[in-house]
Amino acid sequence: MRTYRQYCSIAKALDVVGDRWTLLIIRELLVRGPARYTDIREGVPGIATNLLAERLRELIREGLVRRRDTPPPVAATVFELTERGRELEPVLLALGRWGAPYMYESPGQEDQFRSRWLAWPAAMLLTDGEPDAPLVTVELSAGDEPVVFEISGGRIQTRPSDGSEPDAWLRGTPQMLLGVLSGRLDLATARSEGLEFGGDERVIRRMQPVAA
Amino acid sequence: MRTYRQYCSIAKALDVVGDRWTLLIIRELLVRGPARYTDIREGVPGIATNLLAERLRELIREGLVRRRDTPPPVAATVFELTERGRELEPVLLALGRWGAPYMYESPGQEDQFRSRWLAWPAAMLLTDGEPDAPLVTVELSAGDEPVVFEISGGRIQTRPSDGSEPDAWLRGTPQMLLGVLSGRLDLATARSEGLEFGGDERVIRRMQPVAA
DNA sequence: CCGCATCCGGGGCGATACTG
DNA sequence: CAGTATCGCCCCGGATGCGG
Repeated sequence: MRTYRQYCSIAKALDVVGDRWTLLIIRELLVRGPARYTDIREGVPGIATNLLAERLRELIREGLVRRRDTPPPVAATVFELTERGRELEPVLLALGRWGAPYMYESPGQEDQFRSRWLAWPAAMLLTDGEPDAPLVTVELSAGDEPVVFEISGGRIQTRPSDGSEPDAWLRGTPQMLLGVLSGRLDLATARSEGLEFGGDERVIRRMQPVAA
Repeated sequence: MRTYRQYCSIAKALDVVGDRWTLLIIRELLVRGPARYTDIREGVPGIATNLLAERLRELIREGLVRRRDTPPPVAATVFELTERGRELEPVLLALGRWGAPYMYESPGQEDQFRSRWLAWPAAMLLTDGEPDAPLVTVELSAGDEPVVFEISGGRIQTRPSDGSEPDAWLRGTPQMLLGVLSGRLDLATARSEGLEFGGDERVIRRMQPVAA
């Protein structure tokens, strides 16, 4: 990107991450952790492959991303955020919070969706209502690759599903899942509108909104 | 801007404010308040006039900016942020905080600078060390149009200079002012390195860093 | 397959000139 | 003062190729 040539920290930040697609690549590396090139592409649908390669090169040069070859027998190259890259988390959370109202409008006809996008910020806005209870898991899916909430010790974190049986699971349209996770829709209402869920319902209720 | 076509609040936010120059226009309207077209241009140096016009049109259409004709005898048209536009403040603060390290490197050869850019975030990171003392003002300038800090009641706010005599003033290079306001440089050291200041020195010391 | 590089058409951007 | 108009150019988008 052409620099803005302004001695202002906002302009300097945008000189580095203001390019098209750049912040979405950072988002993907934040929610996924270390990821292969192909997995980043899957998580940033719509990006042209040459742009992804070029952006990653710039991000590495700027010190926000590191390229690492995993040792045998796995033998794959992964990209991961450096500490400096992870420091963009507050920026992405602020952006996502500002953009949330647009999510309550129905999604565009051809909008892509990944459960990960929803689960990651949700996990940061929810809290474990029973911090002393044992660890439980809730699986979330909208037809794509499922994500798992791990709930324990007062905290909620997300990780990819490993295929094992969760203590509870939710499945429905993206808006339905958003409604439930944001607390704007209670389970009974959501079920009547098409949400499917199973397992221990109390486990789901253990996820509480943290604050306004 | 082409939409990203992703049902993700970060992508939706970038659909609206991800275009080149857009966030810098928002910054300018945030630090200045209602401003005329020409003043925005001065505050966003480097932008082409057709782009400024187009961005303002989009921002109005998206409901972030309002265009208003001031009543006679002033007779000018001003642009100002709507409530929705002002809600981007946390995003810009987060971005500016992340970009701050780039400011400690020396500015680019042709970097433009406005004292306003520095004073606005500084005011939010500083606090009034003597909340019960009467209102005092500190004028800040780096050769451009000065900005005034108003310090009273525990708070620090910025406003344009109205030409009246401040209780204290600071003048120096952008980096020098940054060093003093960020607390990385004390007044004596800064003076020996070229900072000029006058008036009541205790007034300047009344500005305290609020936290890490 | 994975991780790109190359090619090419279109449109957003940048700079300048011009105008009610 | 508050914008249009115009015109290159380069970035972006989409497709394809290709070595490891």
